[in-house]
Amino acid sequence: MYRNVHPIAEGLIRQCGGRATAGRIGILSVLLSAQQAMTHREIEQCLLETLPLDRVTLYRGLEWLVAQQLIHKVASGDRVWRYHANGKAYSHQHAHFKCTGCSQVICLDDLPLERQWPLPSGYRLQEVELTVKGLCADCS
Amino acid sequence: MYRNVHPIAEGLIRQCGGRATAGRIGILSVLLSAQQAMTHREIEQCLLETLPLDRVTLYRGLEWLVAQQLIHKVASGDRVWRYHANGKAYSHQHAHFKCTGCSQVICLDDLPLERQWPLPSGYRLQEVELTVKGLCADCS
DNA sequence: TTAATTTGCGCAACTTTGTTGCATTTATGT
DNA sequence: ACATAAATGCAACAAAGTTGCGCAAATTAA
Ligand SMILES: [Mn+2]
Ligand SMILES: [Mn+2]
Ligand SMILES: [Zn+2]
Ligand SMILES: [Zn+2]
Repeated sequence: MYRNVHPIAEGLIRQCGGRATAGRIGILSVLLSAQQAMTHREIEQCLLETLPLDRVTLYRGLEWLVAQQLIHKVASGDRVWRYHANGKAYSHQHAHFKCTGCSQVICLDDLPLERQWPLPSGYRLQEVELTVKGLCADCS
Repeated sequence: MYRNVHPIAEGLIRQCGGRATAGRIGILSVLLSAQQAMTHREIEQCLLETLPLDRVTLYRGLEWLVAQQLIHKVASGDRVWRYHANGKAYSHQHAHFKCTGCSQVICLDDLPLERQWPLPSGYRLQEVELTVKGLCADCS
C-alpha cells in the first residue's frame, strides 16, 4: 500500500526545499510504490479515492518532481509521458522496456547507455533514449 | 525539387497495388526528396502551394504509405510522429538522431540495433527504438 | 466511351494529452 | 495568529491525431 511511503515521500520533498503539500506527497508516494513507470492518467486513477487532484495540479506536481530529480520522465513511443521514482538504481541514464501487450513500461537498469554511438562528423551527443519493445513475462 | 520524383513515387505506389492519387504521389515525392524525417505539419507546409491537401487526407495518406512499407514512422521523443521514405539503406531497423536545437531528425544507418539486449527472464524482444539526441553540425 | 463500382477525399466533430492565465487557498516562517 | 510566497482549482486554450459520413475520383466492366 502506497500510504506506507508517505513519510519517506514527505522527507524527500522537504530535503529539496519544496513545500510538502498533500498533492506532492501523494504523487510521489504512488510513484515510489509503483513497480513500473506510470502515466498521468494512471496516477490520477490511483489517487482518485484517497486524494482527488485536479489534472493540472497533477501535471504541475509531476513537473516539479522531475525538476527536483525525485522522479524521471519516459517518452516510450506513444505520445504519453510516463513517470517513475528515481531510486538509487535509476539515478543515471537508463533504457526502458515497453510491453506491446499491456503497455507497461519498466526501467532496464542493466542496459548500459554509456557506449560510443557513431554520429556524423560535427554532430554532438547529449543524451540517448532507448526503448526496447516486446512482450513482458505476463503477456508472453 | 521534389517534382522530379513524381514518376518514381507513382511507380512505387502502383507496385503496391494501390490507387495512384495525386495526394499519395505528392506526399511520397516530398518524403523521397527529403533529407530528414518530416512531421505531418512540415509535409503539409511543403505541399501547400502545389497540392493543398486536407489534414485528414494527409494523415490517412501517411498511414497508408507506412502500411505499404514505402515510408517509416519515427517517434523521437516529442509527441510528434515524423515520417521518412524507406530507401534501401533504411529498410531495416535503424536508430535516429534528433537535434535538440533545430528539431531535425535523421536516420542513423550505421548504428546496428541487432545486438543482444539483456531483458528480464520471460520477456520477449520485438523491436528496439533508439534515438540519440544532441546537436547537429549546424547547431553545434 | 460510358457506366458501375470501389476507393479515397474533404469536412465537421471529437478525443487525448498537455499548457496557460488568473483568482483563491494553503504552507510556512515570523 | 499573520504575512507572504507558493501551490491549487477552474476555465480556456492548443496541438496532434481520429472517426463518421456524404461526395468525388480512380479503376474496372460493359
Ligand atoms: Mn526509468
Ligand atoms: Mn529512419
Ligand atoms: Zn505486458
Ligand atoms: Zn540542428
